[in-house]
Amino acid sequence: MENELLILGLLRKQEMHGYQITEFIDRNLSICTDLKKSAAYFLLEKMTREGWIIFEETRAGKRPLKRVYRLTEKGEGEFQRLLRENLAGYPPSAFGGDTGVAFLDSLDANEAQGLLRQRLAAIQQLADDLRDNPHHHGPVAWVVEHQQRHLAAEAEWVQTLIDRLSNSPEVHSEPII
Amino acid sequence: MENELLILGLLRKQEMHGYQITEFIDRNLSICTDLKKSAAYFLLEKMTREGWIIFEETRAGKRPLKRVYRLTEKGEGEFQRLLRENLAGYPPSAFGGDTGVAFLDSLDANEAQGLLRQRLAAIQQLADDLRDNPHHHGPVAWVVEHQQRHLAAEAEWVQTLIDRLSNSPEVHSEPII
DNA sequence: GGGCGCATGTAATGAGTTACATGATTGA
DNA sequence: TCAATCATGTAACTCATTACATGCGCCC
Repeated sequence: MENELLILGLLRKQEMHGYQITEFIDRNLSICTDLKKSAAYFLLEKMTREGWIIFEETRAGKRPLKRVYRLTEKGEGEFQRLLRENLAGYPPSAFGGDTGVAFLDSLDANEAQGLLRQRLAAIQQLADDLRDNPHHHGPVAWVVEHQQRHLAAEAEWVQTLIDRLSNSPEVHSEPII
Repeated sequence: MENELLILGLLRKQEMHGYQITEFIDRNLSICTDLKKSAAYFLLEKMTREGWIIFEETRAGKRPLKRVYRLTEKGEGEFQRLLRENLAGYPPSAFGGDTGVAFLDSLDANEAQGLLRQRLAAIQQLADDLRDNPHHHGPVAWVVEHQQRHLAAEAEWVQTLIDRLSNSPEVHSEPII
């Protein structure tokens, strides 16, 4: 439901057409989501069917037809509901990268360290990208800050793992059952 | 691919049947994944088709037929490949909860604080659940530690947000374009 | 004239979820 | 005897992804 919330939230502040929404997300909100174009169009259609939004077709000059969307009253209600639901809850986050860590004992310590150093570099890269990003204002800046903190913590964590592999090269693997 | 990696990694240490795998994951690895039964069966079928694993049908007493799976050589190769790929990379993690935060300026500070306090409680709950969990050994313990650190950082972050809402009750919402 | 940006979509595919179906054994 | 556990699966559905299709305008 986060994607619905996102689109409703954007349309609520300003009516927009599909392309504009996806461009805006790509440019300014790629930190908190990676909504693809076709997914966005799909959701716009779905939410139109459900009566949360409506569109008006407009044509500027001879440019292609645009569908400019805005919230209905029902959509405003859904936004309010989804926003509260989102803020009050905490979707338990699983990290895909943990699966590999769970089997670290399958590799010798040296190779494991090399791989984790690559992971560390990938994290640093993301952190650097974030710093170069256009700066934001209001609550979106908080989201950026959240990501920054998270990436810093992840880097620290991976470094800890690397260090531990140095100190105890033998991670003995016991039978799991 | 994390789910494939997970199943390969488990089967590699010990041959198992489907039910056993899902039970094991439910009981011991619910921290790092939430693989559902039908998804697991689906993957076992797929991986069998691809020749990564094979099964032998056995029947203990008059209990229902069991399909006991183990890795093929190809499966071992895939495991090695997927493990290195997983460890070397860092899948950029988006937090669903950030979508709500991005629209915090739609609510008055008091209500927002109340909702975030509920989120905080949900995080604490997860942290408590984790502490009561069966204790793990080897690299899985590291994964648990990772989750613990993450949850602690998240709690701290949400508390920061709550504090900021106290100090500056007016988060002025500017036009986003 | 050619390539990029604007603007909308469809089709195929994949991955995962929920709910349902089946049937035997074990334990209270 | 009744419920829970063991054990496997199917079906329908949702959601998202990739790749493709279309066509005009604008700028160099």
